[in-house]
Amino acid sequence: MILIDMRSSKPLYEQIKESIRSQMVHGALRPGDKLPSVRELAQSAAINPNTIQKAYRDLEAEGLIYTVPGKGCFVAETSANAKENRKQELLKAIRPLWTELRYLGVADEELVRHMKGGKNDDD
Amino acid sequence: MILIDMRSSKPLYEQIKESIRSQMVHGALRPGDKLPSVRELAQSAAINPNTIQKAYRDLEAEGLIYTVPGKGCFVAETSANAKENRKQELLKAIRPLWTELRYLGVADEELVRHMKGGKNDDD
Amino acid sequence: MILIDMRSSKPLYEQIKESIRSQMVHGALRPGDKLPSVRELAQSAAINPNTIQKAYRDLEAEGLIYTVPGKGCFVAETSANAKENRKQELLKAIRPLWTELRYLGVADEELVRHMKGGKNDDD
Amino acid sequence: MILIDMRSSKPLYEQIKESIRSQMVHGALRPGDKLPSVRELAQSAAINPNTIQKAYRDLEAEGLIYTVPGKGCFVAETSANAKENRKQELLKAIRPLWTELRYLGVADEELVRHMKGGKNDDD
DNA sequence: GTGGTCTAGACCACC
DNA sequence: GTGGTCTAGACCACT
Repeated sequence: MILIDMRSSKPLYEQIKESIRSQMVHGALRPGDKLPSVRELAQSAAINPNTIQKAYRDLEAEGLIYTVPGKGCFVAETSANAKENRKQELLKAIRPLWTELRYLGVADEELVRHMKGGKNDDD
Repeated sequence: MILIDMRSSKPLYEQIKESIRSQMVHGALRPGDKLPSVRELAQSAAINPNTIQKAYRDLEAEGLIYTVPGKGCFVAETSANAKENRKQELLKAIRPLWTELRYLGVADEELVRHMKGGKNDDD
Repeated sequence: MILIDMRSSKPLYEQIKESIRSQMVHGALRPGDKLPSVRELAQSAAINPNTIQKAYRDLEAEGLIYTVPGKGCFVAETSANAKENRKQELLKAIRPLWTELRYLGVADEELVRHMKGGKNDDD
Repeated sequence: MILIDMRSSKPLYEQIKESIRSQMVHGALRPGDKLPSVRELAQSAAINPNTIQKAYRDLEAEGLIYTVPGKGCFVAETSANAKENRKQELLKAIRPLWTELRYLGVADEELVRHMKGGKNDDD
């Protein structure tokens, strides 16, 4: 299931990508699983099929899913390579935020503690 | 001094805002300090004055600077309010990244350790 | 419909903002309603699109409308927060005027009575 | 004594005019009283004499003060005419604010009650 | 000199 | 089609 926030400034296809990535990360989608078809997902989420297409295309370019023409899209084996790339990307993104929080007087332990509770609000 | 990356996908005025915010956070800009004039900064950074003004206008709306027409723009006292807003914003942004890192197998302590070293690559 | 007074000293974008705020307050614009597109309104009011966009942008910053890129601008749910802010703003603006009226010999009841009739001339 | 807020968006000469008008209204300045000289006021308030000049010139045009060349500026008799003009001006300005407050759910009595307390923050 | 407003017109991303 | 960004250049009010 994919939750979309129409009022977010984040592009729809980015929200879709993140939603799928998130499901893969949490284990709701496992290697070999079939993703919903473009038309199916488009209808259930009331989104233009072109937008879904773009999300799937991007994910395939990242190596996270693969397409079998006439069959559908499937979750790819997560290569150690892709995992490491993603990890570096996240670390790079998290550092400046962390730095500014420190300057705002948030101690590392407080931050860690804060991260252990609360729900995961995206954008 | 403000460094602009013309190749970044991030809007110019966002880069300007971040650059100024960063200088305020690191103490290079202190409450009461005068910011470079719109025209001056525009010329030195080879950017259209309107773009600078948009950045300044945004920062004023956030309560980080104040503007005296005919005089210039000045760094505001950092109100507890603005600080708290910014902190919440940062926490909200950092949480999903952290969550995904956990699922990628990065323990909290490892992350903290990682954050204590390394340089601060933006964007 | 938006009425603009080109001869007023008030900035165009302020007039636009007030006009929209007024329509929201009187119920002509309700939460979820779509505002005229930037280009459309610009043409119908013979105003530069940038000026309209500035007005919309301000209103969004105030939390009165929200914008979906590629779709349009929509009236937001009036958050209690935004309402309270506006109320404080109005009270702050009304107080000095009231005070001066008192000193000019206008009793509170007379003022109240006066406010119950008469048409609402802006600016 | 004149209090100036350098950070206000209101022009200095407007603040000066209001300050003087306020003192006249409160009785601190009475018909025939001599106003501080341009130079004197400029120095004591650390303001450019030109700005004071403009404020005095405006007030004279409104009939609130009169100038005796070589002598100074003096508070004029408040003609019933000027008083009535000012009153109408204030009423016209106060009405739209009041109307919007009503729509925000502020009852007339609540407003009156609110106006009986609190200090008089300008701008 | 300063910032504030406005116009005109361009290009982009997204839907 | 939509809004978002950016440039270029003009005029104004204020100091």
